[in-house]
Amino acid sequence: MTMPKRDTYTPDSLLTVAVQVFNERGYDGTSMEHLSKAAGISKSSIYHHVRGKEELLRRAIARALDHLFAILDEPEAVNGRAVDRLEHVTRRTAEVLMAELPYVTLLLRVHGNTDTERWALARRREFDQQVAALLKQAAAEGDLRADVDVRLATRLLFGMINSIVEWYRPERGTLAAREEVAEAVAKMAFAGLRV
Amino acid sequence: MTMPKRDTYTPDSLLTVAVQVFNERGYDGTSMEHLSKAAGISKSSIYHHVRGKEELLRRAIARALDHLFAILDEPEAVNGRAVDRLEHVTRRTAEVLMAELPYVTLLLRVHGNTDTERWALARRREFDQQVAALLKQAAAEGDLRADVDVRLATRLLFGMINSIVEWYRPERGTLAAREEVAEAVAKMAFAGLRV
DNA sequence: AGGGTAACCGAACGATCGGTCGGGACAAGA
DNA sequence: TCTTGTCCCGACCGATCGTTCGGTTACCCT
Repeated sequence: MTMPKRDTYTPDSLLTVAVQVFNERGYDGTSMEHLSKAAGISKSSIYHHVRGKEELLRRAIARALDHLFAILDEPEAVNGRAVDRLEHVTRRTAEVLMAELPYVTLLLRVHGNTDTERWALARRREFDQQVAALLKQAAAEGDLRADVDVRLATRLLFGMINSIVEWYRPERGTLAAREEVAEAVAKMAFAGLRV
Repeated sequence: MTMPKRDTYTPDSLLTVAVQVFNERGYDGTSMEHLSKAAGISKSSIYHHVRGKEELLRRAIARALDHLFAILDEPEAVNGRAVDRLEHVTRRTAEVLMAELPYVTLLLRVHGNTDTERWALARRREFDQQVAALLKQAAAEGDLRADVDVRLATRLLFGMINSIVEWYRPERGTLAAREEVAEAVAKMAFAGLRV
């Protein structure tokens, strides 16, 4: 353990506060004044720790993306039948989404108004396409029901997973609770998708 | 038919433009300047047709909510077994979501920063709860699989439906295309949910 | 022809936006 | 004790925000 000494802000601890406010009010709806109130320091002090509002967004989004892409490198996502790899990615994506909730929420709500936001959208598309490829392969291997279009199924699957950010609140956010939700997601999705 | 004479703006035709820009840039990320450029009239002219930015949001959200609540009054949503009524509501919600895409999209992205937005959130919760009640009844009647929590299933179902706004684009938006997507949604959801 | 009004405009309003600036308080190292 | 650097502040910047205002068209009705 390294943490509990600080009573002053670090870029990361400030990010924790900022991301929370961003999610409550929306990024565009959040002013530096809002952030300063929430952090308990003056507006100008924020600039001692980070370059500005957009850097906070960039840091948050980068963190979310790092966690998501790491899933695709896990052994269970690389080895085995495509359908099993897909189910693993589904479950793990749901888990990461809950573990990194505020960061992923921010990522999922980006509009593309600035360079940072467009970069976020591009990286998200990358991730989606890699999962879509997995789903396509699973379909080609005959492990998915044939009467649902692959692209449509991909989108609905992600829709279901990503919607977790709309209601999941990690109040008593134990690992077990997250695994339970991820299990339900995988069950509902694949009981409908599997042959 | 009454319409096709106007080459000037009405509150409704202006709303069409505004809602599109709101969805591209986000409501908070859209300035009246943006709207005036998109509408091709000056910023001040907008105030000739509507009271202001927030009225545009209120009109858009009201339209979305009207269409959604109308579903619950349809005969197929009132009569019959709960599970069948639920499937009807699911299918119709998906259809309405596509038919009224920009308006519903706006509704689903509200944050609660103003009175108008908080009103929107409250009405949304009403709708969700009515559907949740339907799902609960279907479960009580033994028509839904028992190994998925009812509240969780409701949320995932809505998550799947609502995620349509993230990717559906009504370019060749015929009624048939919409029915096809709604059919896929219902199939995926209920092939996983039904006993 | 003339009066009324719907539709529009440029200019400007006070407020707030994200960000800058110079400096004060305080602790550590010399 | 005197620096040095971290952390923070109030005051302020130009730009942009949503909105208002006074006025100019252009068309309809008589």
